[in-house]
Amino acid sequence: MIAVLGPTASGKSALAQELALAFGGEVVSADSMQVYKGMDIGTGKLKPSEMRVVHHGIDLCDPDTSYSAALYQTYARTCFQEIDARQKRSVLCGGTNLYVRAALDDYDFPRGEQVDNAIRAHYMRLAEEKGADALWDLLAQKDPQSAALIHPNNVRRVVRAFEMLEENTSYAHVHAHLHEIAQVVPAVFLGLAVEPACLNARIDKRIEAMIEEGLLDEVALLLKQGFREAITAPQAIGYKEIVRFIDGEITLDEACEEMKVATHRYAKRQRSWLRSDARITWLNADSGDIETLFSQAGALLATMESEMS
RNA sequence: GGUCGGGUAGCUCAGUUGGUAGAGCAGCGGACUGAAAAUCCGCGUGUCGACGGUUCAAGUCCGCCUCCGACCA
Repeated sequence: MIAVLGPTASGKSALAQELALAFGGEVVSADSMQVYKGMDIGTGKLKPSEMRVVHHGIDLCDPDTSYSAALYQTYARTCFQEIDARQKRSVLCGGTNLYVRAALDDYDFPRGEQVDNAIRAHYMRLAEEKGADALWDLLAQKDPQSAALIHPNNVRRVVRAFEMLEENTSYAHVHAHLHEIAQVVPAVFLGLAVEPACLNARIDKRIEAMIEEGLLDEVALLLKQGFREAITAPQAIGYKEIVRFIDGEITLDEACEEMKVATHRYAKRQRSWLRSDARITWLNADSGDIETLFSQAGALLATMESEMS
């Protein structure tokens, strides 16, 4: 198993596919937005014509349903087993780091209702009516340990803490063991590092290309299919901005600019998440050239394998 | 050429009766177990256009120069 990780636009998809091709593997995408059908251009999915190996983790559900890390965990592990059974190698292609962790590490999600549940809706409404602080105060009464770990403004996490109480566990309990979680799927971690200024320039170009490739039509089609009422999918960068443009709230230029800024920030969050993971071996991906990347990765994997034997 | 307005953070700008400067956005850093492309937390990064003057003290007042804009010639 090889895990290719890195911020958006670092060249993960291309490298993952190249490695799969070279080692007789299949790519498993770990991306919380590529799971939605019909969201292609804006999520940077490879076009069918560009796919030269089998890809998993894409188009798993309709945009009006909500996917989750727990669902992905089950899905990804099944993929790994099946790929193994075919005597092939899995190449995990990261993006959503929570999904990567859920797939490879011993994340134990408590059982309970799925994402769009009544408890969540109830507490979200409570937060809207009485305010974030009032909701946090309520949590502090019911579960002071968890409340102490969550900032009152972080309504989502406060709500999740209530859900966890319903599932007979607690945020605090889980949090206490967060940094002792073992890796359960053996893997080599490759990280693609790109100088932030360089990456941002690449992101800007990519966003302009998305518009040219027809992102507006893609969003318009999704809107006809009830995209607006969905919970998770419309939060995707590139989609929320284009919806606002279609609604006449902002100009196309403004939408474009907001997409760029949001993506720069997204890349920063990904960087910050990956930086602390000591398992990752970093490759310099400044050039954006797949040949260079592939030869670096190939050399690295060869030395790793000779060390192991 | 003349008159007026302006030149302060990467950008847009605020800055009281003179006391070495602060907002928004951008940016940077961080957290993260069932929405994670989400959510949340923290951080001002400065030759106040240049030079001279008045003053204990100048972003602020005066002079001169310069650049940008508008108007008048």
